[in-house]
Amino acid sequence: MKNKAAPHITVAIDCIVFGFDGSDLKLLLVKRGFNPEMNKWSLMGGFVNEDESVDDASTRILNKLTGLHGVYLEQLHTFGAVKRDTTERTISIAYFALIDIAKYKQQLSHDYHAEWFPIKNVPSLIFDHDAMVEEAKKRLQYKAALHPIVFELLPEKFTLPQIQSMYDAIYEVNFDKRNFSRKLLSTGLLIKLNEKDKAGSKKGAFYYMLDKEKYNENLYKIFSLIITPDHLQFL
Amino acid sequence: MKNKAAPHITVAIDCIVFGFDGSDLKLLLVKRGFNPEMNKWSLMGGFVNEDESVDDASTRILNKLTGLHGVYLEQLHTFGAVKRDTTERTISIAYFALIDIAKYKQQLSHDYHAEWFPIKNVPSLIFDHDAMVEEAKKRLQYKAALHPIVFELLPEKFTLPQIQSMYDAIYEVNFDKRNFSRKLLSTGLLIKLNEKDKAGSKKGAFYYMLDKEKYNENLYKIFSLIITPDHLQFL
DNA sequence: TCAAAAGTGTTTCCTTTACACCCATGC
DNA sequence: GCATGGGTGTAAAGGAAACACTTTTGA
Repeated sequence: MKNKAAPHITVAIDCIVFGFDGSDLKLLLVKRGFNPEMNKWSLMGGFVNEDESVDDASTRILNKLTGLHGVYLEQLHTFGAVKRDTTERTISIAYFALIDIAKYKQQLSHDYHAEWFPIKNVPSLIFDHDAMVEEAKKRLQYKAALHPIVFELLPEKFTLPQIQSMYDAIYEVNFDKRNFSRKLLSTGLLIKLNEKDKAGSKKGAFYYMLDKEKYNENLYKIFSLIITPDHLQFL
Repeated sequence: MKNKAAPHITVAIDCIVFGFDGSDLKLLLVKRGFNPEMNKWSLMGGFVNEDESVDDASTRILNKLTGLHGVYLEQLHTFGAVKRDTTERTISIAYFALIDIAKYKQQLSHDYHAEWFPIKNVPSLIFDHDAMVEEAKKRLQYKAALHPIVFELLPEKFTLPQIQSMYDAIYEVNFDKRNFSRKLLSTGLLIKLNEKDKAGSKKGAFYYMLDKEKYNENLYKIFSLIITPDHLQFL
């Protein structure tokens, strides 16, 4: 029971920031500007202050890096091995964030030497940050299978090829585009616009946007259509 | 970045302990023996020591309550509101455990005034422990839909009516027993024994046990059979 | 002999999957 | 005019859901 002496421990936050640029899924990393492990890549982090909740701390730290408000941010897991931080006993609460890369204000990143890395090509990170990233990838797969969080990664207008690239990247598969688009459109959640994105091809791909009313009603019923348990990577 | 002063915070563990007795899903609670909130029901908890990982701390605390080793224990979520504990700023890492109630050594509980409560009839708890329980119920639903963790709640030999009661309790539904047993047996994972449990009825229900070899091969492919996304309770 | 729970099959409908060709455009 | 990526339809098989009666046995 809680009647013994209570040790006090340093509590940190680390943020796994996913971004999507229309074709690739990426991870935002910062180059560490101090020792130990100076100049190595790491997740963006910081400490939890005594007068803020851990959720507030994660929001503050993410905002400091990206300058963005209203970013999707979810607690992932708390990493608490005794020697995970080489300097001092620190437990870290990892959060993962989903952002549309286009919204990211590049100038702010310079303070932290931040850089986007394709998820398939991430450098090795300090401490246990590699494990955090692995865990976050798995969580994103699970969560997106049943919840409409993937739209956090997309701009307001997006094309079917774009959204399929995103799913392909998250689940590391290649969906059949015929089956994929049929399923996605069968939700009735997407509105086709009279406008094309000509960046990806000569023919151009029609833009779609979310029907926000239907989206709020139907919500989750939708996403189980796309992903079946076979797509999840198990440990 | 992590170059400012690092505040030190009290870090606690709280355990949500689920048990199954053959017909009901239950929660193990302890009666608080000290102030504040003396004599109210709460989750079993304790502090993280400086020389142990948070996982080790949770195992230690659960063992202190149940006397059991090898219990299924999984980190749930870290609760970090500033005033969640009324005495001192404390963050709590919640873990949930699954145990077969029959294995629980009742005598040990007396130290902590522990008691099993049917999940449908849990008293209100101290601090934010109610929220922890809600979160744990949801997590159990998600996890069990895709992973073979439910057997942690069952004894080695169990009947089909028992395992169905367990699923009914976890998902708060009533599965059709014909469809349920067909699906479950179609996995080929269960071995029918020549022995009946006569406790539940006059006719008696055959015991089954897990085929551990096939279990280790097939693992997860199995569980997606039983639960579809419709069974999950969304927020 | 009755009450109470265990056990078992069939049909219908829907979902999933596999698969291949035409379209529009810029160069 | 050709190369590139965008867009569409169908058929066959498998899985999900709805549904009711018989069996066993203890009291």
